[in-house]
Amino acid sequence: MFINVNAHPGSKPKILGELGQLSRARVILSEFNYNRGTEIYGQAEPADYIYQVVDGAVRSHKLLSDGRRQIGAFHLPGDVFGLENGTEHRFTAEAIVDTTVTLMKRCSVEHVAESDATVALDLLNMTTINLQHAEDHMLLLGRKTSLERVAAFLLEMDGRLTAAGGVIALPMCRRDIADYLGLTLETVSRALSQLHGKGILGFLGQTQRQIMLLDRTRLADLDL
Amino acid sequence: MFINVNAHPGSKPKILGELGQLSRARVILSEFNYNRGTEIYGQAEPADYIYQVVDGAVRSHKLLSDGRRQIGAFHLPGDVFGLENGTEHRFTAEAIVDTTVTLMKRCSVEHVAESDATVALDLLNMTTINLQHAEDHMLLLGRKTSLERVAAFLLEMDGRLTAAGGVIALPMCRRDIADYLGLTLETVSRALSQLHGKGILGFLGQTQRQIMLLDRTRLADLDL
DNA sequence: CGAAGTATTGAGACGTCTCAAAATTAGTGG
DNA sequence: CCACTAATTTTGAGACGTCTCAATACTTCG
Repeated sequence: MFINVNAHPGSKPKILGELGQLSRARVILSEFNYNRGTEIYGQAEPADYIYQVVDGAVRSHKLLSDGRRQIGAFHLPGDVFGLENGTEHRFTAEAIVDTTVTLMKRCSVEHVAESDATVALDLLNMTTINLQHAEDHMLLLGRKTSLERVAAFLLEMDGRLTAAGGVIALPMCRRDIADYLGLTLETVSRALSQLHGKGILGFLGQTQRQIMLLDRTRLADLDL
Repeated sequence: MFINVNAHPGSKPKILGELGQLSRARVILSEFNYNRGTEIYGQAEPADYIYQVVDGAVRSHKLLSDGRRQIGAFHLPGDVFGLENGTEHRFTAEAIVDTTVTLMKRCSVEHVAESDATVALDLLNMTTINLQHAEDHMLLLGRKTSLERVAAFLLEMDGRLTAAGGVIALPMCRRDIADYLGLTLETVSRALSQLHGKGILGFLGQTQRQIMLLDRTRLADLDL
């Protein structure tokens, strides 16, 4: 049984991408909705499903015992997440806003992958994309200044949120951005103000998280 | 043609592990030596080979334009590195000390993986191990204090250098450790002194990098 | 033993964090 | 649609941790 991934209002063609490849391998896809703030899965829980964001946004994070949080990645429409090798999740995943995902049973995918090299290579591809992101993020977390981190973040979101004309509406709050960049929310706010003051960044209308990138070239200069 | 990976003095059984799996898939293995400080491959160079450390130690790093460096991982005997998905390397790899590696042509491995799901899953496994390490390291770089970072580093090395009784001989210098932990070498040195002062750490003999771990339990308490 | 490289230690500078208050935005019920 | 409240964001001032720069000590190697 197949559920057509594209039979979703507002979904984009590219969503068919990665999990779609797997669906051709006779694996069941189904859709699910999570309300804003809901946990999708917790760290150390058994990894029974693989997910792909259809609409909305998801954050994956790790916690230290005293509450310090590191967000490893934001998952936006089209992204595959929850791909683990062991039997349990290494992150907690939560819906940042109301979010729709497609999911498939991990065991069935793995079962197919054991005999079908194409599927196994698809999984390898998705994992490598995640690895590449993590590698770049280590450089950011280990060696970049707060301004460079925020600039890199804005450029990343500009590239992934596919909004027209350099206008991006961030789904996540300052605390999420801070925990993604290894900063405090105050420092993120100050960096944004600084970019605004330099004319690199503009804020649109009265809506909170609407940000207009005025000068991507100068932003890229900051993202060393 | 096979070169027996175990025909190496001092090599441990586990070295046969990962690349050994692939060797069974009729892929050519050969050995190579790199002198201390030598570059094995550079960032953005074509990724023609996959490597496994037989003896010695390797560091993988990224650079910012102004010279700031982030070491993403140390590769110790048994570790597979240089595994890329695209056609080029995402890190620069250098031998920290005189190092022996086995290597195999990437294209031949990939060719086999396209038809043999077992090999593809082996590659997936190795990539996932790297991903898992990167994910843990993001938490360290984003949210841990200098003392916690150094404690985590010592525990990691204690677990991987397979020396008996909590005694480890670090192959890398303070600067390497610092660039791995997102600190300066002075801060690393101060943290080590602090641990020494607390009696958690002892130094052995006159050799520079000989460190004796006295109290793994108390180290683990610091590694939140 | 001397020279070069590496590690330790100290003192002050700097960037980010903490704590606090004010401003803005979002959510809710009238 | 407005008023009210809660949540989020911005801004400020001072504290704190790590970095920078410099001097000393130690290790390695010829």
